[in-house]
This record gives sequence, structure tokens and C-alpha cells, in this order.
Amino acid sequence: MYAVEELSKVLKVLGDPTRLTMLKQMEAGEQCACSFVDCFDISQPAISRHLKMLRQAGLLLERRDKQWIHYRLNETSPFYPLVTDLLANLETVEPSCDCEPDCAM
Amino acid sequence: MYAVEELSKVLKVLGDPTRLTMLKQMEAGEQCACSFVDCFDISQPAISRHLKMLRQAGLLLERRDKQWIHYRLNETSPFYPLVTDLLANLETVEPSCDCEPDCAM
DNA sequence: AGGTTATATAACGAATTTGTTATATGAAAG
DNA sequence: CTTTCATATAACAAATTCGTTATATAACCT
Repeated sequence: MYAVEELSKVLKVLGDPTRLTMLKQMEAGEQCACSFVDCFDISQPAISRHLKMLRQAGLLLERRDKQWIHYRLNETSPFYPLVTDLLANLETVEPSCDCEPDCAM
Repeated sequence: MYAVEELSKVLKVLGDPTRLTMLKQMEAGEQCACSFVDCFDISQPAISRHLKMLRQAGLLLERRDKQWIHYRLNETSPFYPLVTDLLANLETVEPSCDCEPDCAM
């Protein structure tokens, strides 16, 4: 059972096409932050801030490997079931620019 | 299957504690607009605008009866299953001010 | 050490959101 | 017909969002 304040905060974070698409891409597994930079037509700092919002909402976990940071869905979030359910009902988006499944490493 | 743009728009509308609480109250059935005015600590025009946003997202239907307007969840919305699922996992909120289940009529 | 790559933060502006008060509309009641 | 009640709209201010460019940090490579 979610409290109204918490749920509305998470839904607000989910209510953005860029962040929703990011999550959809992480549905398949870990994604390097650099791959998001390639996938979207917005600047690297904008990507970084979207990731931060998802992280602060507790929806993401990160793993540092060398200079790359890999993000993945946080399966221990109380909202993880909600997120996976949403993503399962979300069409896959074909990227506008060239978008590698993941970076070199 | 939802498209990213549509789903993110709906989630954005859902991502507000006032609107989420309004929907929760409509989970039980029709609600007169005036009952929302009693339930929340915001002005009548603010309530009216929240209802408009929910209506424009296709989540609500209205029924006019005399001078009152009754709102209910739109069961034919493609997002209705999503909404009911969310509401089922949302704690009921006890109202701050006096809040009738519905107005006189 | 110095250069390159990946990511984060700061500072800022335009657009959007969310509240307010004042006003308009629509229906009911005297 | 004028008043009253329920609801909607207009105009505006404060706060937030979301992008930008410039700069900082962190790790790797030579």
C-alpha cells in the first residue's frame, strides 16, 4: 500500500517521456549512462539530471566500472512492481539517433 | 500497449497528491465537485482546474444534475485499468476538513 | 604530470505548474 | 427578474521543471 505523497512523487518522476524511455531501455538490463547520451537529442547534463531524478526517487541503482556508470532498475524499491508493470505495457521506442545497446565495456 | 507520449502525459496528471486523492475518492463512486471543495484546503477554482486536467486526460466523465456536477472514473479510458490498479494500491486518505461523502443531491 | 573520456554540478532562462483573487456562467429559488 | 449557489474562466505571482552552456570531478592512458 502506497501513501499518497510518496506515490504522487514517483508518478511525477515517471511522468516524463525521456525518463520513461530511459526506464524502458533498462527493462532489458543494465545501461551505461553514455548510451542514453547517444539515444536522446538532449545534452549530456540534461541526461545526467534525469538519471539523478530517477535515482533520487529510488528507482535506479548504479554500478561504477572504470570510467563508466551503469544504471539498472532497483528491484528492491517498493515501487519496482509498479514500474515493471508500467514498462510491460509500454511500447518500445525506436531511437532517433544511433543508440548502442550498451557502451564498449 | 501505451505509447510513451500518451503514458507519460497521463502519469504526469496522476503525479499530483490532490488529483490522486480525488481519484481515490471516486474509486468508491461518483463525487460531486462541491464535495472536493469541502475536502481540500485549496480554493474552489484550484479544485476546478484539477478536475479539468483529469477530464482532459480522459480519466473522468461528468454528469450534470441540476446545479451540481458529478464526476466519476471513465471506465472506457484506455488508462482505466492502470488507474484502478494504482488506486487499489493507494492508502485511503483521511480528509483534513469536513468532507461529506457527496453533496445534498 | 598532462590529455582524453565519462559523468556531475552550477548558473541561468524559458516554459509550465499551481496556487491566489476577481469575474463570468448556468441553474434554482424566491 | 433578481438573488443565490455551484462551477468555470481570466489574470496574475511564486515555485518548479527542463533545457542550455560552462565548469568541475573522476578515471584512464600516454
